[in-house]
Amino acid sequence: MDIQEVAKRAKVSTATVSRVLNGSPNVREKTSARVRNVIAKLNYVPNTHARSLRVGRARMFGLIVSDINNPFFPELIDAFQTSAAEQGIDVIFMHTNYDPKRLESCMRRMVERSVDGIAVMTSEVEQAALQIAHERVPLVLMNQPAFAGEHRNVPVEYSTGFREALEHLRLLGHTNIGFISGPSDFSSAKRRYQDWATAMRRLKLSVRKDWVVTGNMRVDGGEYAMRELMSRETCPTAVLSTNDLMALGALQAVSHAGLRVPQDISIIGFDDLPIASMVVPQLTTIELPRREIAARAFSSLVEATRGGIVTECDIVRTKLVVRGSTGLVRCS
Amino acid sequence: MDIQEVAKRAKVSTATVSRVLNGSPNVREKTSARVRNVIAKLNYVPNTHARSLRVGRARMFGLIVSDINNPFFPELIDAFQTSAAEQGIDVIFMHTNYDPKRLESCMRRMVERSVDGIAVMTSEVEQAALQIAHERVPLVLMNQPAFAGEHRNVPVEYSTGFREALEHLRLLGHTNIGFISGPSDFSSAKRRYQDWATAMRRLKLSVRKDWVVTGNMRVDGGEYAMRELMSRETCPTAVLSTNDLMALGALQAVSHAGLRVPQDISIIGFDDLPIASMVVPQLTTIELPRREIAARAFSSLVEATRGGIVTECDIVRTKLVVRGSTGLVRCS
DNA sequence: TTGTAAGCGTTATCAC
DNA sequence: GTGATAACGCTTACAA
Repeated sequence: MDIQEVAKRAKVSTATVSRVLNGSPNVREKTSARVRNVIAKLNYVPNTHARSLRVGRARMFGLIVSDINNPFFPELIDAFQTSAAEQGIDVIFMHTNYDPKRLESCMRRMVERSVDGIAVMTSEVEQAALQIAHERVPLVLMNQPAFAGEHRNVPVEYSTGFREALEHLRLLGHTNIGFISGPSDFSSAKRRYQDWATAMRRLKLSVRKDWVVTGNMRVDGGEYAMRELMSRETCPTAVLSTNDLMALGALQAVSHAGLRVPQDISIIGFDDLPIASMVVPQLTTIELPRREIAARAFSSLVEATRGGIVTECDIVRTKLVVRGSTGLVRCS
Repeated sequence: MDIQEVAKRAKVSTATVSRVLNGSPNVREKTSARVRNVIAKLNYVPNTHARSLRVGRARMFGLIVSDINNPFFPELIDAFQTSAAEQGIDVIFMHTNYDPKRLESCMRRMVERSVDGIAVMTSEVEQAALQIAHERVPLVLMNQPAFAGEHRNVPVEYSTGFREALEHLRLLGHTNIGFISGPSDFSSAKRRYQDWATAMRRLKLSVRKDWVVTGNMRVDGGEYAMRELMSRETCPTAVLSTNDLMALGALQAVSHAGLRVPQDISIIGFDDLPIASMVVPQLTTIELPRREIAARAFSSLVEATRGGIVTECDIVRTKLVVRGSTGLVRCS
């Protein structure tokens, strides 16, 4: 069932069929109708490979994330795909499982499919892995200011969220505030810690080293970190976490210790994952607008395919979402 | 940078370059090395569209799910992609958002990309939407016995899980057992209800109509349903839910009512989503092995591309996972 | 072991 | 408005 077959049956040339397919105005309505009829009758579907080969563009974008099992990413993927679908662009999606080696092979496979652009929405990015795309396909990164100028980037700021969180806690009477940090070789985790510490100092709150514990970014890491914090001679009355997953672990640790959130300890997460509002108590957290990031990344790529120069997107801002895991400091 | 360029620089024909690219044994090692050298130097990447156009296969599968935001699906996608990647097959993935219309358009777009097979892992499937694939591309469905014979299918049984769950509850002393069902026009929800009811009767437990409440399959639906159950003159001491999301809602409802799980009410979910073990108390639930489903679906498609006939996969079994949301019935 | 050349199904250019 | 035809980049008989 190729275009020739359609042409023959409609008694026109393949060129005309192609024109109908692509909505060219230079076809008499009557001819067009006849062709569309045949197409419907034959249940004809054009071959995208032939099309892509000919026109040089695939109407397809690549999307690479760190880990689809991490609830941070599904919304990002969804939003990206939704934007793409609106423009008739398909998305081929892969994940690296946090492995830079895999990022490189993902990139290669996407270049082979000659995608028109690649969104690299991983938390970590290495220069080498990006090499393959060079001069071949536009790239957009998430929150990787280090590559500004070379590639497109969707910048994200954390400070607003932290400031709002700390002001919220102070209003509730908290001054002893701890932090569950992430591995320091994890650039986004590192930045979150720094921005938290900066926000603390701005509000004249003291950053105590023994109230900062590092976790592995997963639930069990948060549980471990919270246990550590609770074992200190004096325990903070409120704890912020680098991400929601560890905040959930913290919730568990508090519960296992026979204490209650927020009555005994207040906890604030980061990301605003869908689960944040599914647990008891619902998690107060700092929202990282993932759908917005995805939409910006997509627009940036579209702009790139139209030949725009590399520009920085508008910065994406974080903000506090108050739920049930924060409360008045306990009188002591 | 096409194959001609490589051929010219390596002083061979395009045929030889192609042979090297595809690992043909009929190339002298020395020639092959020279070609590989040039390929590396030019950073040459073959064009998959041209290749697919020529050979008629794309080394690409389609994967369609209901809703990537539903935590049921990410693992399914991951497992499917992992299997595919091992064989050098890319996956183009879409989701229908539970809309049969969208299923049809997803199918169409995948046929246009001439994928070699499509896995339709949605909870609902309509005949019409599948039409487009007919005679064009092999299909595998998830848990859709209605299409047996026509398309491949990965069958899933629920009864083992329900039997184990009810035996578990009975051992804890529960005989007053309620159920949070899903919309009855949702075929999998309907089957879960029926299989639960059957399991109840087998164990001589009575199915009370006023202890069965329908929810919308989301968290808020479970919360609503649980509130309803708690408002009955006598409330069941244990409740099973059609899925984990509604079980989480039930957890919230119990908590808001000032009662505790499992001391006052035991709750059992269905699916074993990753979140099931992230909440407090951790959710006792019936595991639906999603990775296994994905792996079977993938193998089935591979078999199909090799020209196998339509066969039924082995049945995938459910089983109980005991965690913290079930406990001894309260003495009354 | 290597080269030549046809053709996969489109679209775009140029005629008419 | 419509038709003929040459690419697009690759694989694969078939020839050498």
